[in-house]
Amino acid sequence: MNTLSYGLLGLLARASRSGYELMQYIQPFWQAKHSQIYPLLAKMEQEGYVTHEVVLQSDKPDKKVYSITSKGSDKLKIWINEPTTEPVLRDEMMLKAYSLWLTDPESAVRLFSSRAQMYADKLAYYENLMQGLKERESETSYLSPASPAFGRYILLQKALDNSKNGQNWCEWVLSMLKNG
Amino acid sequence: MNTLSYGLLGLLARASRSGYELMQYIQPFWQAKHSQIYPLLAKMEQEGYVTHEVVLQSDKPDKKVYSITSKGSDKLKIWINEPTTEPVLRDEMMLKAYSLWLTDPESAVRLFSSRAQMYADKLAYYENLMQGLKERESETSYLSPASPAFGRYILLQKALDNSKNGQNWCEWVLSMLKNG
DNA sequence: AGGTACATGTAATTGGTTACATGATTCC
DNA sequence: GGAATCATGTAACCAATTACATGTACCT
Repeated sequence: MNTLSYGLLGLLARASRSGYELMQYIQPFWQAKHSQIYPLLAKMEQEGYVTHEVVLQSDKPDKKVYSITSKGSDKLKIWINEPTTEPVLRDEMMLKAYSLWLTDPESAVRLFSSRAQMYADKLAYYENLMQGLKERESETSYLSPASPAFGRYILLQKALDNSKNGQNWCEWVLSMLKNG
Repeated sequence: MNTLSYGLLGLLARASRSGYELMQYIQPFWQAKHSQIYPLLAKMEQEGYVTHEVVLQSDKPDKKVYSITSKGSDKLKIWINEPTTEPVLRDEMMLKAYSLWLTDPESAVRLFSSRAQMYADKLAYYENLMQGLKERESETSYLSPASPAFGRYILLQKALDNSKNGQNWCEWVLSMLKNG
C-alpha cells in the first residue's frame, strides 16, 4: 500500500469507479498513468481492499467497476491519522531559473512568459472545476467538514491559490527582466 | 542526462563543489539523496560534462571536488532554451484533505495544525536564506538578471511565497473546522 | 477510411528511496 | 568510548514513465 493506493481508496470511498475513471479523477492531485493504476488495482483486490464487477456498456467498451471493501475503508481511515510525509515538488523551471544568468534576456522572457501561460491555463481549469462544484453543491454542503464536498472544495482552493501564486511570481520576474 | 544532472551542472557553473556539497545545495529545490548523486556524477564525468580532483583536508575527510567542463557548460545553456516540462507535485496531504470527511474533527484539526507548523518551519528556513543573500549581495547584484545572485533571489522568493500560501491555506481550513 | 475517446493490460526502462557498508575527524 | 558531521560508495527495492499491444464505439 503506497500513497497512490490511498488516493484511489479515497476516490472509491465516495463512489465506485473504473480504473480509467480513477486515472482521470486523480490526475490533478497525484500524477499517475493507467499503466501504474491497473496493476495496482489488481494488487489491491488481491489483498482485499477493493472488489470489481464488469459493467457491460453498449455505447462504449465494457469496463471493470471497482468498489471499496470494509477492509479498505478501515485502512483508509487509519491512514488519515498517521504522520503525513512532506510534499515533494520537482519543477524543472526552478533549476532553469537558478541558471538564468547564463542565457540571453529574450530567452529569459520567453521562458517566464510560457510558464505564466501554463499557470493561466491551470487557473482557468481549476476555476471551471470550482464553479462546477458550487453549482452542484449547496454552501451548507461544501462548507461543512463532515461532507465529502468539503474535501474537494479545499483541494480546489489550494490548487487555485497555487496557480495564482505561480502566475504572480512569473509576472514579478518578467517585470524585473524588462527593467533590469 | 536527466533533470537532476542539469541542476548539478547549474550549481557547478557557479562554483566547483564536492558531491556532498552538491547534495546539500540542491536539496531545497530538487530532492535527491547522495546515493543518487554520486553515481550520476561519475556518469557525467565519463561523458565529459564534469571533471574532478581530489582535495586533501586535514580537519575533515578528503573530498572529490567536481568542476564543470566547457562541454557541460554548453549543454547547460542549450537546456535552458528547450521546452520546460510541467512541475510534478506529490503531496500526501492533498489526498488526506480529500478524505477528510471520513475522520473526526479532532484528527482533522491535528492534521492541519501540524501541516501549518511545517509551513511555518519552512518559512523561517527560507527567510533565513533570503536574509543571508541580502547581507552577502548588493541590491544591484541580486536585482540584475545577468547576475548569478538573481537566480537565487527569485528562487527563494518563490519558496517564500509557496510557504506563506500553504500556511494561509491551513489557517483558512482550520478556521472552517472550528466554525463548521 | 481515419481520428478521437473509451477501455484495459504488459514489458522495459528510468528515477528515486532505503538499506548496507566503510572510514575520517571533531566534540563531549 | 560514543555521538555527530563529513565524505563516498554499492545493492536492493519501489515508484513512475515510456513504449508496446489490443480492441470497442463514435463521429466525420
